[in-house]
Amino acid sequence: MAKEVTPRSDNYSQWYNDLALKADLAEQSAVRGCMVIKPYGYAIWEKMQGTLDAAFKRTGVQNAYFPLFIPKSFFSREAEHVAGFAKECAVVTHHRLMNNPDGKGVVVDPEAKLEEELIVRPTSETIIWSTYKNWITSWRDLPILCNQWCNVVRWEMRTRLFLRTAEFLWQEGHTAHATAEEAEAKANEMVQVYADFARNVMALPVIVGHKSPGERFAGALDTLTIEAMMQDGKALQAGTSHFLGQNFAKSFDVQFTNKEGRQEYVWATSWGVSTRLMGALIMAHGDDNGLVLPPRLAPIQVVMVPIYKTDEQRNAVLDKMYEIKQALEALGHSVKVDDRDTLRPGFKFAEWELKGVPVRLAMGARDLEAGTVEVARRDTLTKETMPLAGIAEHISALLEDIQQSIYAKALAFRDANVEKCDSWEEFQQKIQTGKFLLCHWDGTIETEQAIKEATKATIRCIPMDSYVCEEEGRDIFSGKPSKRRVVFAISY
RNA sequence: CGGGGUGUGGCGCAGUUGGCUAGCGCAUCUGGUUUGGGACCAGAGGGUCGAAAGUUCGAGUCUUUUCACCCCGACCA
Repeated sequence: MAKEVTPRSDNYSQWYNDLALKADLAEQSAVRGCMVIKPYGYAIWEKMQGTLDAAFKRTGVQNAYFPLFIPKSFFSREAEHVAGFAKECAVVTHHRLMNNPDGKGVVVDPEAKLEEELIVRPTSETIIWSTYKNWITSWRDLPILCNQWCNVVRWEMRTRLFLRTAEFLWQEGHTAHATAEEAEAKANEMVQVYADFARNVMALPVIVGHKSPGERFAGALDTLTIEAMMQDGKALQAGTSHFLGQNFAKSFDVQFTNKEGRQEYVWATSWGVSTRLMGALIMAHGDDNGLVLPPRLAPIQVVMVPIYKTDEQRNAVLDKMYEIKQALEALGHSVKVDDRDTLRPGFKFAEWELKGVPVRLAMGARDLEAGTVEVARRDTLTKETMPLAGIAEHISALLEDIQQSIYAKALAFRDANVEKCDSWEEFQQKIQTGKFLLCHWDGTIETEQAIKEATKATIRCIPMDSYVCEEEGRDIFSGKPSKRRVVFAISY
């Protein structure tokens, strides 16, 4: 494991992939571009789900479920929307198989062709809005605040574990409102929910901001985003929230009678985060020893490794450990005693480090005699020997400290790699070295695209809460006047 | 779809200009010794070399065809 891979080396993607596999999070499936999420990886995802779901519910959102299949015709209603997804859709054309007439295997029964093809959802706006049409007639029916946890399929050309897979898990919220103001407020509220989650639970510093027109969601009037910096300096879009205006309401003819008795189209939002967050977690905090989990997201917060020579010692150590476990559980922590007796302690240390467990306790005959325990923290890889008295409270505080430290470290890294840039020459060079560059932009999609073609860098966002810089200046590329700086970066 | 690469036990690889019984590391199984940072020793099991056809006394190795996967692009809210 002493492999020479620093987070910013050329081998970053190799490091990432190895880590995802070795930490037992996921593996490539036999199906092209798809991924198997293994129990340990899924446990982390479940933690994310649970925390987000509770936050959604606090904002009045309810869960629902809509079909996986969407009739093709639904897609043709919103022109911009279909243009954004048409190239990556899986299409169901038949509904039956038959034995191959030549006796080998099975073939698609040509008789079973569907009259109208079904699209496997790449996102659910269309099916949800065709459903909302039936739910909404009066202003009294609004707002509708639904979320669904589901899978979606996007037939991407190139895939990477968690970051871009052909099928992925996510949540998509879809709301309908009587006024534009209310919908915009909702889109804002939800991006804030994401930002809070990223910062406080994932220990991931994110920049909240608006997407530029060129990066906006297909069919949206405004897209809000949380953008995170990975350890190679590239940007990762970790979540988005869209103000859809009346586009979908008009396409699917969803009108309501307002208080004045007039017909009006409803206003919409949609917002989502996906298993891509797992990728963000790996790339933001992982090191050469493996995953580093923030305590609030760790399925196991504390692991205990007994050290012994004889059965007698083993029993004595384990007894003590179960005692500590109970005390920690009483404080609300999740604890695992690694009592596997076929593996040596050193192996277990390495394994739990790989899996990112925040705190490890080791205890052997020496400790038993002295009334101590060895406490190791994953984020700094430091160890110290502590007295057993008051250990549970100490660990509890330590977990909180680790949570804060991981965030602080990621924040310091990001701040060190965000710079203002006013020279196009400098921009072209610096952007390739893994920086977020704060630059003036003239606001046109033409300039945005020209920069993208020249450097692959995109406008990650027009920041709202950090790195906000409202000042007069000249566009980095075109030289035209600009009123503010935006964030440019190479992204995943 | 363009450029490059790889297919050999579960995983990772070696296999010279064709040559005899296809090898190594990891993993697995058995026995023993170990256990405070990924244990050691001894033994065992497991592959017909991506697939098909061809050349040859003889093919993992040469030829042709084909399939699959990976990387770089194109693509990607």
